[in-house]
Amino acid sequence: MAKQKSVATRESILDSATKVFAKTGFYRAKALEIAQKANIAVGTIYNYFKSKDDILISIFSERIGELNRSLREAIRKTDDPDEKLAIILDSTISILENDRELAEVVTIELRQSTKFFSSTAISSVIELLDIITEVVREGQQRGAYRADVDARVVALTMLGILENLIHVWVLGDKIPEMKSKYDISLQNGIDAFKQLIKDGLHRESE
Amino acid sequence: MAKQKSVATRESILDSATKVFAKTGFYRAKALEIAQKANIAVGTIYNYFKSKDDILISIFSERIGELNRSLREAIRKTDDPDEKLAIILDSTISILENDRELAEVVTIELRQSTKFFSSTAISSVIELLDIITEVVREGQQRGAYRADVDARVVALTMLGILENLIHVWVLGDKIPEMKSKYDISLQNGIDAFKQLIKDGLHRESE
Amino acid sequence: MAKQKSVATRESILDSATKVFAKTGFYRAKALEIAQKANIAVGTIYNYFKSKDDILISIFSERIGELNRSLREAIRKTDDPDEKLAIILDSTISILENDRELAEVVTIELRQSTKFFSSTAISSVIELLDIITEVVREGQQRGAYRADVDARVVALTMLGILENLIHVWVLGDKIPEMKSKYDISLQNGIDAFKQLIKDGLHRESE
Amino acid sequence: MAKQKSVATRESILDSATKVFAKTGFYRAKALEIAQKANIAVGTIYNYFKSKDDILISIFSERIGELNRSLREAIRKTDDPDEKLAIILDSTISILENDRELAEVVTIELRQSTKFFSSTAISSVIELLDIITEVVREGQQRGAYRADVDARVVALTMLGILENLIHVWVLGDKIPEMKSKYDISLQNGIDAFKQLIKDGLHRESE
DNA sequence: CATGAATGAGTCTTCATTCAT
DNA sequence: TATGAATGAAGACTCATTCAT
Repeated sequence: MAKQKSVATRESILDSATKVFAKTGFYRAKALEIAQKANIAVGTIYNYFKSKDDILISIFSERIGELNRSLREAIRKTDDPDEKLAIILDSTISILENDRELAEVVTIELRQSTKFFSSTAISSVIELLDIITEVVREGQQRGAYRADVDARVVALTMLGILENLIHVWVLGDKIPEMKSKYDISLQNGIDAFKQLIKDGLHRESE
Repeated sequence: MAKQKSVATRESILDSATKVFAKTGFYRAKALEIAQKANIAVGTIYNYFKSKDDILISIFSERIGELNRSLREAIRKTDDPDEKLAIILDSTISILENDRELAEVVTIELRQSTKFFSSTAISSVIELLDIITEVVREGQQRGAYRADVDARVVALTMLGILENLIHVWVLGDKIPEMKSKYDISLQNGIDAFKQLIKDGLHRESE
Repeated sequence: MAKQKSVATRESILDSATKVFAKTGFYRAKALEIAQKANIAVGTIYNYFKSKDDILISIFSERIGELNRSLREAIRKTDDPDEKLAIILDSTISILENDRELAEVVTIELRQSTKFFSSTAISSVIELLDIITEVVREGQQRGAYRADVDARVVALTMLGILENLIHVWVLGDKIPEMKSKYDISLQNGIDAFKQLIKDGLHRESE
Repeated sequence: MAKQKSVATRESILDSATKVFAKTGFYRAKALEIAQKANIAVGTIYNYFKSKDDILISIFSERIGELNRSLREAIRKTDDPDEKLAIILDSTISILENDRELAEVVTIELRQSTKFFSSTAISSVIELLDIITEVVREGQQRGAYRADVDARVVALTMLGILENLIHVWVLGDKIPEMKSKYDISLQNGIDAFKQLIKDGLHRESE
């Protein structure tokens, strides 16, 4: 039996591509550089992916897909909507905090991509939105959260703020002026976020 | 006279480029198409701009610069921080609501661009941040807003949410799944935003 | 006014391409070599032709188109079908005898091409067939030629033989074994061909 | 046994390649597709053939070689040159009529190939020419055929016409315009051919 | 200033072939 | 011998930019 198309190779291409996309942006990224960083020949990339586009899409759908799976798993451990939201928040931040390059690609390249690879690239994001929406809706049904707002709007807003938080964190390193004036620790952001949930979402706040 | 004609050409290039960037994204945008849409020859573009990059940077700095100027002008009319923030919010939304293509370019291309044209493209954004920060700081000094949060953090968060709001609105048209499930009117978003300021920022909310 | 896309450049690309196609065959022909032989940059080719395919198709349709036009013009000078056929024969041979590279491309590449560029590449060939068919049909109506054969079959056969004649002539140079054993002058071929018409086509031969 | 298995594999590669070459043309044919159609792995091809070129050459030399052998065998059964020529004609037509894909490859790819694989690919064709030449020469020596024409020229012409006949038949399916206007049955062609021999070659026709 | 033809560097992708298993 | 993953050379084509008119 001959060698199997290896999962390890596939992963190393995705990792390498994430780094290169983060460094140069998708359009400036060269297939050759991705291959070199992955210690393979250029042609090998095309045994695993149809095109450069396909690599980017795969990064989105697989990485965010993994996040979704781990989130679904993790929020099962509690029934408290607040705790669920905290888990979602903390897990997401923690994953991206430990993979800054992925954070960059997700916050910077994903927007561009929705323009062209829309449905494929976006479906895992929509799934993430669904997860959050569900939690909010549960909270509303339990009477914990105010019911006068659309759960989907809340979810969308939360994800937007979360994404923005990560984007600013990512930007810190890149824009000196940003860093000097507006460098905000992720922790600050998370706290503000939780405060927001508390202040803006809870029933008692009315 | 000769100069005025030039200004008009320059503007028509910026307008045309905004449309093309919105439609295809910056990297896929072709100089030829920009020229055609502006009813000029390709070469003419290069009498007004150094490069394609330069066009994009100019769109950012000039359009956002105009916004900044009009915001500074408008917020002078009142002393109330709440009103000032409302003016900032409404003006920004109103401008982009009437120029969807600019809205697209600002929410979708700007992020990518910060990676490469950082200081130039970002400086007008920073100026906008400064404007908001100043208003928040004033509110804090007047005792209207809670002083226990960093005004810059508040400004950054507000701009982030605002940008997110516009992005979602822009996305609506592009992603059917997004639209069907998560289409949120700009008005809804603005209201939520104002509520957020009220709930989360005001001293009384504690 | 700026330079016009020049007809001369277009022609020189077609000429250069004909040479390169003749030398290496269509598939091995390199855009760069075509450009160099035409003293232009590679990119310039693509200002005149959509693709390499397009160049080949253009060679066929334009060169054969020119032949068709000159044939139609020439056969108008006489009413005698025999003379008309002789004109067609002599003109075609004469043109290709003076442009061996075109002869090669027409006899060697045209077949392959019909597989992929069918209708476009073949339409000028069909027009040539139509011209011959018409002459034969006239001959039949005048009672000069036997009427018991389909004029189209005769035309097709004649063109086939003509093409074969030229192909063998072209082959002569390329295949030593062919040349040593089977090298046949074009003149011999033409004579045999005319004899064929006389023997096989004329009414009197029955 | 091991050897027989190999011969079968070799044959199945040749058959599969013939199909793929007929469908896509030699240059567009992919080794992978040939392998898949033959139910083997790509690498296996290279245990039987040196290269893709080698496969094509082998198709020519082996298939035409087989034809030659069977022709030599068949024409031994009679002494009449007319009958011999008829046998050659009928056998060739019959073989290719039953293997349209081989007919396509022979009429379409062979020309291209002579450009690069000349001696190898062409030698079996030359052998076929020799067979025909010999028959014609015999006819001339027996006084059956006119002696004032070069037997080699006659052979070459006959083969050319035969090839043309098959090519037109093959084209019929591919070019709608061709079919509608010029579709000629092989039988018609053969009859015309035999008539040609009779009219143009026989001594009595003078 | 306007024009648009010419330029040619730059890169993705293909695919015949190899070779370790 | 069979396998099929890996290889990497090769080349068509694009398009921002230039510059002669």
